[in-house]
This record gives sequence, C-alpha cells and structure tokens, in this order.
Amino acid sequence: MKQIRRRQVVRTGTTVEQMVRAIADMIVTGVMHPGERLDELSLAVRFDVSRTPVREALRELGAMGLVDREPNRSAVVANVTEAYLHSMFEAMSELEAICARLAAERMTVDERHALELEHRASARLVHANAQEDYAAHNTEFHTRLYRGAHNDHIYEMVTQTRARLAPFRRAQFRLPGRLAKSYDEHDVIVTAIMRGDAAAASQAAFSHVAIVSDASIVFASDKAE
Amino acid sequence: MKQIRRRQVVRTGTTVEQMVRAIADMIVTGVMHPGERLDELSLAVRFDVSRTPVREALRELGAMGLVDREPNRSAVVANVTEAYLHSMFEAMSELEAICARLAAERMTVDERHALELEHRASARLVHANAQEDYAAHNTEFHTRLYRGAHNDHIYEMVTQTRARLAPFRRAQFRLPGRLAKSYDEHDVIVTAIMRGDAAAASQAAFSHVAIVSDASIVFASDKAE
DNA sequence: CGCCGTTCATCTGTATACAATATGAAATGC
DNA sequence: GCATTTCATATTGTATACAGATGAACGGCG
Repeated sequence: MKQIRRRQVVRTGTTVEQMVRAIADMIVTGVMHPGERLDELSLAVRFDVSRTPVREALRELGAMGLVDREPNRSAVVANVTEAYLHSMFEAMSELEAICARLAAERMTVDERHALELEHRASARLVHANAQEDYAAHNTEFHTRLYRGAHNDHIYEMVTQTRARLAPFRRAQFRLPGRLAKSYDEHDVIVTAIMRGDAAAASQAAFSHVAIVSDASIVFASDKAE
Repeated sequence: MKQIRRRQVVRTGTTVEQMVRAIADMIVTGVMHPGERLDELSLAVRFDVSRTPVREALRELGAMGLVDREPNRSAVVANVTEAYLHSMFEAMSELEAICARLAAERMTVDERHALELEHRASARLVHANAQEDYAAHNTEFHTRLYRGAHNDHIYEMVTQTRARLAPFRRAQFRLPGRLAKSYDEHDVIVTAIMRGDAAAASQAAFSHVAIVSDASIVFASDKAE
C-alpha cells in the first residue's frame, strides 16, 4: 500500500557504484551545495533502493572526501575549512606542475598532437565568450595533461583533488576576461610541452592553477553564507 | 535467547571506524598479504558484529585502495600491478620532494629542531643495525617532513600513498648497508632543511625515495609467487 | 515571561532474513 | 577417461526490522 509509486525516479539498474557516481556528480557539478544534507531515506526513495546500499555509497563518498560524516548525523556535502581549501588549491598547483613536467617528457606524438588540437579548438569559444563550453574544454584539456604524465597513481590523486575542489570553483570563468587569460596560459603550457621543455611546462602549469585558485577562493568566500 | 555469548572476540567498542583501522593495520603491517581474501562472515565473527558494518568497512578500505573489490566476489588485500606499483613509487618521490621543499620553507624553529633531534637519535640504531627500530624511526622522520610542509591535503595524499605502498616495501631495511645509506640520505635532507635550502631538500628527498623504490620493487617481484 | 526537563518524531546504526550469484563437486554423456 | 552439465554449498547483495541517538516541540515550574 506504500509502494504504489515505484519507478519514477532515477531509473538506473542502480548498483551502489552507480549511486556513488550519481551523487558525486551532483556534488561536483554543483547541483548540491556544500553543507547540504544527504539523508539516507530520501536518497533511498530517490534511487528506489533500501537504505543499505545508500549507506555504502555514502561511506564511499566519505572516504573520497566528497561528503562529511559524523556519528548519528546525516552525511552532508563536504564543507571544507578555508585553510583546507587553500591546501587543496596549493596541492592542485603542485600536482599540475608535476603532470605538465612529466607530460613534456613522456607524451607520445599523438598525445601532443591531440593536446594542441584541443587547445587551438578552444580559441573559438574564447571569442564567443562561451563560458559553459569553455569550461568543458578546460576539463578536457587538463585531463589530457594528467593522462599525459603516464602515471596512474598521480592521475588518481589529481582527479580526486580536482573533484573535491569542483564545488568551490564553479564560477571561475565568470570573471571578466578570465577566458582569454586562461587560453593564453594554456598556450604557454602547450608550447612548452610541444618543444619538450619540462621546466617551462611545469612552471606555466603551476602559475596557471595558482591564478585560478586565487580567483576561486575569492568567489568561495563570497558565497559563504 | 541467542545472544547468550557476546563479547568474546576482539573486544573493542567495534565501530566501523575501528574495524577500518584494524583491517588497514593488518594490511599495512603485513599481517595480511596482497591477494588474501577478506570474507565478510569471517570478519564479522572475528569482530563480533554482523556483516552490515563489515561491508561498510570493506567498502571504505576499497575506496582507500587498500583492498580490491569485485561484484559478488570477496574483497581481497589490494594486489596492484607492477605498473601501478611503479606509478605509486614515482608519485611518492614527487610528493616527498614537494614536502621537503615546503618544509624547508615553512617549518617552524621547533619543527626543525625536532626533526634534527629525531634524525641524530637514529644514528645509534644504525650502528646497532636495529632494523625494526630504525623502521619506526624512519616513519617518524618522514611524517615530520610531511607535517612540516604545512599542507593538510598534501599530507593526506602522501600518507595514503605511503599506506598503500607499505605492503610492498616491508623488507627495505634488510638490504645490507641500507640502514647506513638511509641515514646518510636523511642527513642530506636535514642539512638542506636546516639551512632553508628548498631546492636541495627537494632534490635530496626525491632521490632518497627513488632509491628505496628501486630496492623495494626488486623485493616485491622476488616474492611474487 | 522565560528556562528547563520531558516527550515524541526523525534519523542513523546494526542485526537478521532472504534473494541472487559464484564456486566446486558429483554425475552423466560421449 | 575426459568434458560438460547439474546441483549443492558458500558468499555476496539487498531489504526489512528494530534499537539507539538526536533534535524539536511542548508544557510545567520558578
């Protein structure tokens, strides 16, 4: 009498892994905001499963750092301290620098070519001030860098760090002129990588992320309620 | 009528967090070997809880990378590929280098002093060839470096990476002469940090870990059955 | 009028029951 | 005798039931 309406909600096979991805996605893409509650029952209803797999998903998200959990409290979208946020941005700079350096040394000819193409293609988006599309390109660009380092563990770390930072830098490309600056910075990185200049690539990648960090931290503190 | 016998086995409050730590510890300290099964029922009996919290602990360990999980199979102690192992060691070098650099720049006077004391104290262990004790000292020494970088996120990453590597470098100080070499390498790092030479500290830390990596990988492939 | 304790609703933590899947052994056909 | 199928058993995956904790509403009492 209480399961009259089934099958209305998320409509997946709904394994725990899929739930993890779905929830992580909501957090990373900003559908859910830091501090927002994730109560088990609501999620269970939403995904049309019992609380058991929901709990497992939440625990996994907790281990990833995307949600905060305390005993006998609902999990909440991770709401990091300003100090920790700063440490993540700094770590991100360091990781990007490493990736750029290794990429300059290790990328295959194909990878270099693809990176350059991706980069050149984004020029159009800058001129059109297509912020959404540029953001997507930006993700792709950086992912190519991370992959280009040819180190799976570093890739894991940088990807996870990036995911955890995502909720805090949503608005980065809204800053006036940021698109063009981003493009120029990418250009320096690409140029260095193309000529195999590890030091220059590393330096450029470090600054690039550091700049984004500064801007984002401002925004993050803006929307702190 | 069926809970006559409780409280016989592991004797903790046995929260999930404690189980995670306990199992992680068994893996990291080498009580359990890569590939070994972790079946839920055995663990449940062992910790005197039901399978539900055990499953959550295993999922968390899976997220940490300490155990591998596949659908409908028992979790097993993580058994990484040689390629991935190599990527972790390389990442470890990079992270250590970062920590040493930042530590050289940021450590407080007290921290520097404590690091130097810790280091000097270990000389005795080298002469006595006290491998176990030196291993403990070594952990402490590196932890001081990580903390000294004053970056919580990097600390998390390096700590987690170190934990995942632990099962694969158990025997590092068994190599003849390794203790003395380790001490000398630490010495270079400490000296550089004491005089605030970030570049030298970074370089020394990088090589130090890279050397350990080489040795460990040999050992790891030795004992691959 | 305000403070404190009680009660109740809500939610998490854990145990248990059951369903689904994989594994290994026995049995059967070739 | 070997391969294959079938079935039993062990183990994971999920749902449900219940116990414990937390927070809020309410009412008594100073």
